[in-house]
Amino acid sequence: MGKFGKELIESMQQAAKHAAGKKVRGLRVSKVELPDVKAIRLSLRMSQHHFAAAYRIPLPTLKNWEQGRRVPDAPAAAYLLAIKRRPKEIMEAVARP
Amino acid sequence: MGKFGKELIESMQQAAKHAAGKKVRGLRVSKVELPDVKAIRLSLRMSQHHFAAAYRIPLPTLKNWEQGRRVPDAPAAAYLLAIKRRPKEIMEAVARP
DNA sequence: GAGTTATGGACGCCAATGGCGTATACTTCT
DNA sequence: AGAAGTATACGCCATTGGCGTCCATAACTC
Repeated sequence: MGKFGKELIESMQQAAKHAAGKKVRGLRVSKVELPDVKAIRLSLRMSQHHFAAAYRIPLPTLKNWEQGRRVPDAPAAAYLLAIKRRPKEIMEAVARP
Repeated sequence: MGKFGKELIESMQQAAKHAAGKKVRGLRVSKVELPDVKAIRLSLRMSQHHFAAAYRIPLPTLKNWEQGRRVPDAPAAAYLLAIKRRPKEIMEAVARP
């Protein structure tokens, strides 16, 4: 299997894990179904470095999200949703002059 | 003076305060010049409630930003920058189906 | 092979934020 | 007068952002 397929599978597994963890105990029940960052990035065929730079997300933060160590908060989730749906427009909108 | 003008002035003062506080001591030197949330919202002539709902930002979080109690982190700042430059597209992108 | 570069996974640490709540005040309505 | 809408102000605490470092793997170049 190619490395690309492998990555996609891992991404799926991660997404499933997220869907499962509903944060029953805490107060945090995400209203925005949080998008799979890695899937979005791979669909754009960008490296973590490039993706982070293009959308002005600190690289360590992006890594944390993709590794499942941190969960994007509500504003970040909304941002990612916007990126997912209109990648180009957003990239242009936040591009450095 | 109309209330609208007054709000704009306050918004300006707040922006100036932000520009001044460079966070010399801390580690946090924002790379994205953080946009003035209130100015953006008022330019769209939306209430805090509507703005928060439209862009999927929790209302208390929006309030914290506008009151200067909290500063949007990097991903949020990028999101706000995108909203500032392409308000309509972003609103449609994150709209609930 | 050895070295270099790019990529990304894993983990520790700390201050700052998010998210929720309540209370107060000021308009603008009915 | 009361109700509804808007906005400021503040407390609390778990969680996150942002930084750092180390390590592993490819894909080059010398």
